[in-house]
Amino acid sequence: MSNITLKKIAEELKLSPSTVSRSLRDSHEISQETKDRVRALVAKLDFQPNPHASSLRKNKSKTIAVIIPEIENNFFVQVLNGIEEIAQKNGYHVLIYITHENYQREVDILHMLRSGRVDGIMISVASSTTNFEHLTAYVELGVPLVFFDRVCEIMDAPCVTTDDAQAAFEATEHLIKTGCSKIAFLSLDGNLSISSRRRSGYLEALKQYGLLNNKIIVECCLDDEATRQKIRSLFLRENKPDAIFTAIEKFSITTYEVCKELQIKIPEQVKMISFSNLTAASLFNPSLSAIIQPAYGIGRESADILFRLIDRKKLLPTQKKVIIPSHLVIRESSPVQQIVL
Amino acid sequence: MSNITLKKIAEELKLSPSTVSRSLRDSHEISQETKDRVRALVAKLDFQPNPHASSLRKNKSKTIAVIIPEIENNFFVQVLNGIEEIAQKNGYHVLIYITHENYQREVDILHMLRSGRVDGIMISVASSTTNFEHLTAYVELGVPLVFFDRVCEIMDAPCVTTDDAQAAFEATEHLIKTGCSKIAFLSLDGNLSISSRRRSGYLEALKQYGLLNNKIIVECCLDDEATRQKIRSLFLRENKPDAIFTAIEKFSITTYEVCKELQIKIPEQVKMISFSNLTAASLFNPSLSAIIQPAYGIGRESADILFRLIDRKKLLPTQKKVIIPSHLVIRESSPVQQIVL
DNA sequence: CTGTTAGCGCGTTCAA
DNA sequence: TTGAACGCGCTAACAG
Repeated sequence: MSNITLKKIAEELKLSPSTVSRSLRDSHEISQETKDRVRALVAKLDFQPNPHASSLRKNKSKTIAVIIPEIENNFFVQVLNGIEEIAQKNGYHVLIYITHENYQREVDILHMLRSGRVDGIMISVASSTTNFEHLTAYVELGVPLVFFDRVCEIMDAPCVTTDDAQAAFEATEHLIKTGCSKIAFLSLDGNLSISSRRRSGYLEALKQYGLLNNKIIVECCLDDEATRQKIRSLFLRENKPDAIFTAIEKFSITTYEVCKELQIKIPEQVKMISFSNLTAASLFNPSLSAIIQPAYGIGRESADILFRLIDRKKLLPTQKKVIIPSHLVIRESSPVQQIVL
Repeated sequence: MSNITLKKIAEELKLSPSTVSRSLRDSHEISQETKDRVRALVAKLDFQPNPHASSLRKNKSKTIAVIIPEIENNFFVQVLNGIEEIAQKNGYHVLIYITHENYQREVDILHMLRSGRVDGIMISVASSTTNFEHLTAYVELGVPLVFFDRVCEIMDAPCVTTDDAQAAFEATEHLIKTGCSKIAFLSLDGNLSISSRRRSGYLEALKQYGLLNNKIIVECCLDDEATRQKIRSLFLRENKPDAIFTAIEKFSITTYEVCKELQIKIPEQVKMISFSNLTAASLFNPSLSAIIQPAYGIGRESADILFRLIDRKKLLPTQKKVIIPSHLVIRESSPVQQIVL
């Protein structure tokens, strides 16, 4: 760390530290000439004010925390990209924390962040999170918090999501229209708002088409091998599904792998559709029909909201609960040519 | 932010702030009884010491910065995952900065980080970076810096990479052995060490097999459309390549797309191999032969080294320049069944 | 074993 | 328009 300080700059220029400080913040009570002198020396010495001293004094860290359940997931990566973009524009720094879907880790992080290390938090909760005390406790402190994607609706904090139920409905409806009647829905276990929204979209479509009795819901966890086993048994059971709708990108990859292993042909024997933000989904064999979530937009929008909160600006009424639509891209895994209805 | 302070805890317990401070740091000069009393109240009040005050005092931020050229790339995501893991184990926080391959942004970030905001930096340089003054200036400050993947070898800082030349050699050799003689190499433009290492591995293989005259090197940039156009013209030219070897994951996706568009069959008309850490590469049509880089390991190893530097521990001689091997996974895009040599 | 004192570097009074 | 003085909250040095 550089050990030039405001004080040294002041001594060098025979000014007081406060004058230098004010010059740097472009205070109107400093003469242009003094400002120029200060700026010249500051530039020459490549001086950067000590952020810890400044944070301590101002009680502002110019830093936000982003808490995500996993990172090897295109969705969260794209969200992060959006957040970083907006943070940078606002002169903010971004701390990243990964919970790995672990509730305890989430609790620990939120606890640790009560120290004033950050000016605000953006979080997508872990799938194992069922209790929200760690979040309410944090919000009660008065520090801004924004939820994205995996939100906690009972809390009084802004949420940015996509229209999960609607998207799931459309995907299911599409499968039904291409002739499927036994559609299995693979969801992440746990009590996530997002899972229940997607599930209800799926169920609603079944209901509208009188297929509710055929519902097949499989709850998978993070353990890849366990998921694989569940998918296998899905194909080996009496009443095989004729379509698979996965709520999580990762599960669609596992499903493809299992189909390969069991020599089940997509889409001939089973159709596939998934929530996925994988750009390469179009290159799969067969290319994967996908619900593409507006991840980048979700990141930007939630960051925007967070900075409004940090700046104590009023939120627009629409910013309390933002819903950005996903869009469905039909590809070979659920070909539209076969529409029979 | 919570406004409980050490001082208040001290008053409450009728102790001095320093005693409380020492108790929290488990100093041996504090009685067990006092420690217990302090800890009880601290737990009860959910007190977290102010990190800015602590950082200011100790001149330590317990934070590192990770600077990467792009985030929508599996390699960097996996590296980041490894880094976060080790950082967390060491009780460190991770700031993330994305340069988007922009040299100026990289300079600005390094300049900003001269303030003491972080205790160390891990960086993979932008492709447009040709001048390293911003990095040397930083290192001269005495703050630890570790390069990973895209390193700057002329600098006196640890580097963690994979065996790019060797991996590129093996991939090229594999293509040659499956009967290819006109192998095009698609690389990222710019002066990256990594690009030249991969290129030299490619060239070395051509040389060993007497194919140097057939070399086809295409330098692509970040602009997706421009890359697409370059790949198209590669296929439309007189002397078409019979294999494509891409140094960057993204280029392989574009190549697949162009092949689809031009109805060129992989592997019948052109074989493909790529540096790629995409788990879904095995699901491509055809599945993509890939050089898989030890991204997670690179992240962990470089973080380990950084923390050794931060703790002023001596590096093992092997830690100055760490090379973790990649491995080649042959799939349908360059089938081994066709080996003719 | 515990307390007192003195800053870390900056920004904000208040005074000139 | 500028300067002096104080304190943000914590920790290290020095006493006791």
